[in-house]
Amino acid sequence: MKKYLDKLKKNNLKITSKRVAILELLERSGEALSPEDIRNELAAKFEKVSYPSVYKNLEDMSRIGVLAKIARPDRRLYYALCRAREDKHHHHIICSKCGKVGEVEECDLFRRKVINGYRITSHFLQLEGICSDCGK
Amino acid sequence: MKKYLDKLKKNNLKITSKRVAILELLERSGEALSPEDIRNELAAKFEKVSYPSVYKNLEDMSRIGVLAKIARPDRRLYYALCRAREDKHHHHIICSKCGKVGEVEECDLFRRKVINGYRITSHFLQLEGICSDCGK
DNA sequence: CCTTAATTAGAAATGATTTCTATTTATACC
DNA sequence: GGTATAAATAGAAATCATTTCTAATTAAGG
Ligand SMILES: [Mn+2]
Ligand SMILES: [Mn+2]
Ligand SMILES: [Zn+2]
Ligand SMILES: [Zn+2]
Repeated sequence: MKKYLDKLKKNNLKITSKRVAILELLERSGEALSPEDIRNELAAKFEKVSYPSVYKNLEDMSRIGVLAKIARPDRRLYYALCRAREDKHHHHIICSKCGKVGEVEECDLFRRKVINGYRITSHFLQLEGICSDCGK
Repeated sequence: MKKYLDKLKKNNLKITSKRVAILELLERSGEALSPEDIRNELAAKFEKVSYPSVYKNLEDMSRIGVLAKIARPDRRLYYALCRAREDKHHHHIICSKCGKVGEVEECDLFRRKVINGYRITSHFLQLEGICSDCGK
């Protein structure tokens, strides 16, 4: 947890009770959650939680790399805690049964400069599968 | 073009004037277009074009692999003609300047069965870059 | 303790996408 | 070519996740 809070500070994001609660929730659950999921969970802990601030917090924290944006077939927003070493290129896999998110370091694309005549500026890889718990 | 129409038939999608026009437009342009882009273009050719049928056609034709769904940062829907051999695993790259879409066959992930304990069921890779024309 | 800018809640707006229904059309079969 | 059938379509309306706006609150640094 300290690791994440330090990163907030380093990026001039204040340590607010809402942000801490979001990080704790995502750490505890291990799953990718929607803004709505998160607001509902926080509603149990706080008297008031607004959607705009949940949305903004999730967006801000994913922008600085503390959270990862997870793409799902319903095209809604999902966020998970990003647990990998920040300097190691990686992507994420989500379990389609339970939503648990794992880190995937098997990607060499960041080495490639040009593919099919295009100079690559970015790439996004999202995997889906069945985690070891759900696969038993 | 015949290749695409055959694939429609094979999948029990009727050859309608709107579908042919969408395919011709995407083939001519080479870019990923939004449903709105496409409706606007078709509006010049047909007296009436409804959004629901544009949306449904794009979705149906991408479901059978004639079109490719392209992910962009604005999270809206975009579609492009899929030009690769249908039996060859591949992904797509879009030029962030002009929107032109290219086929990318450099992906070995379909060989991997398990990563980080997850049994992989699907993966989505979307690249972005600068095409050879725009890079001059 | 003060100052200041960031954060937040609440209410309202937004707009891309979907749903619904009646009409039209492509296609298979005779 | 004519007919039957299911698919495709237009139009209007609804949906609803996300964003915008504004005034009040709060974290952090001096
Ligand atoms: Mn990560
Ligand atoms: Mn393709
Ligand atoms: Zn990568
Ligand atoms: Zn692949």
